Amino acid sequence: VFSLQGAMDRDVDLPVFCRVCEARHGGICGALGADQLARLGRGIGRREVAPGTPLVPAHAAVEGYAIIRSGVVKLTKLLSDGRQQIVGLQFAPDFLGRPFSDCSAVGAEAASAVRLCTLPRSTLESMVREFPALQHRLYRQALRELDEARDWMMTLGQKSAGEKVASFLLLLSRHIDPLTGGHSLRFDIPLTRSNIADFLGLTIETVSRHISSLRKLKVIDVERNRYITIVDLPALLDAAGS
Amino acid sequence: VFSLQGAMDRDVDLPVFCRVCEARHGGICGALGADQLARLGRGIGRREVAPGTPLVPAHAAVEGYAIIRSGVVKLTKLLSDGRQQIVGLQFAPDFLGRPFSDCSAVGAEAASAVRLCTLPRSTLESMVREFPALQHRLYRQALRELDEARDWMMTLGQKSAGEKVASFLLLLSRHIDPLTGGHSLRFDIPLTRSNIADFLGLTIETVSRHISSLRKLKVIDVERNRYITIVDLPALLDAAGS
DNA sequence: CGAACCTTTGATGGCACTCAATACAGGTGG
DNA sequence: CCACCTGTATTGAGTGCCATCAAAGGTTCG
Repeated sequence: VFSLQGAMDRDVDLPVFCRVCEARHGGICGALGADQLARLGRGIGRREVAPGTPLVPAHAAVEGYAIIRSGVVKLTKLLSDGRQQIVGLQFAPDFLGRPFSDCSAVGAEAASAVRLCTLPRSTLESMVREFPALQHRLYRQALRELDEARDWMMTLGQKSAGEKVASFLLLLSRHIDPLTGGHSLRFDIPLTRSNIADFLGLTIETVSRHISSLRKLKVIDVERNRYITIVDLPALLDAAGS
Repeated sequence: VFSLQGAMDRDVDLPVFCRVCEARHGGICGALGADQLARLGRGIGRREVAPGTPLVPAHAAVEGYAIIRSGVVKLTKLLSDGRQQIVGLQFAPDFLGRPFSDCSAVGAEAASAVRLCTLPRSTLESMVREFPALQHRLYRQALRELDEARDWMMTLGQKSAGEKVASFLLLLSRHIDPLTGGHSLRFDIPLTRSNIADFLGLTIETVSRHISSLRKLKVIDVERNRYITIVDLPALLDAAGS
């Protein structure tokens, strides 16, 4: 009771939008106290962008950073001949951007509608220098992203097309909030088939074929090409090859 | 002249083996002053292991960390049915291990003969807490590994077998010291064909075929299956698909 | 309703995998 | 030093999976 009371007292000093923020206690914001958040809050901007909006062009100068409040952001790499690979998906409350580097190695684009808190480069970098706990959170997120990238390397390098598609559906089910009123394993795919293909290193036709196959086997259910229900989770886990 | 003199004075206090260490100024050690290195040095051990030696079993409890002084270490992930993917290669003076986690998500194994400095978990973690510059170096390495992992995801997901093999040779040429007395683009492959195949998501036969093909096209030269000379770098760059 | 876009389904072909056999390198013992 | 042996690498033939090309079916806008 005591500590809860204390926490509530301190929260009175928070910026208004932090108090109602979905990501208040997760991500890097969770490392900060009320006064630090208040300081961070002075430089902050809030954006809401439509699907497809480019957020960070690849190899562009780093202008600022952002924290994802809701939605899905895809990180992309482009080959000179136009081939594209999606190298990561980021969800709330992930930190977006590349600290301590003058240019980003990947491009970032809103996959769904995305709400962001943006902050200028100078604000973040000075606070990182001042508060080691903030850098610690950034480090932890980088390590987590590294684990995810390596997991996906396993999928890209070793798995068959069917296993890739199943792995992708499981990945989404772990990150996307289930749709309200529905089954807990029912969610909205935030990516087009083309995005999925770029993520899996397949073609849209192959992705479509394997999704259809899973549907026919009653492992998943698909409504209007976007709303997925996992009907038989054990079978899907099996299809993903663990 | 002044600063050089100063640096030499301070270096007198270094642990003996740090003074002659190839990695003294790179990696995380470069962030530390003489007295900090001396303290780190008290807990340190030096190992020299043969190719194939397991260094960190996957999913094992984290016992300690290491710094690579020379050689190549491969990071591996295993699928339940035995398929293996090499998710990263590490070279001197990389830091090896997974801070702030109870178990490593990947296995590590010496690919060539490897010389290491090992340090216990407690030493590193207490020093990280004390010296933010140390954590900063660790963070930078994690970001660099993340960039490399994402580069490789592009290769695994989008490139053809021939492009993968060429990309791999270029990757090695950037990291392996050239053999003494030879052409500057001549080096010793520290991996077997089986390792290369696991890294590229191919079979050993396919790897072998494409290496032979590059040899017949006079793009590279191969002696005794291990010693590679890049004869025509522009052609190799072209074969890698940028 | 109609148009544009995305997705699904079908037919075909090529690249990489599989299986199999040979060639080579390094190490050991005669 | 050479014959032998083991593990690794190369080369060949055949198959299968996924990409490609093509067309039809759905979905979501104005």
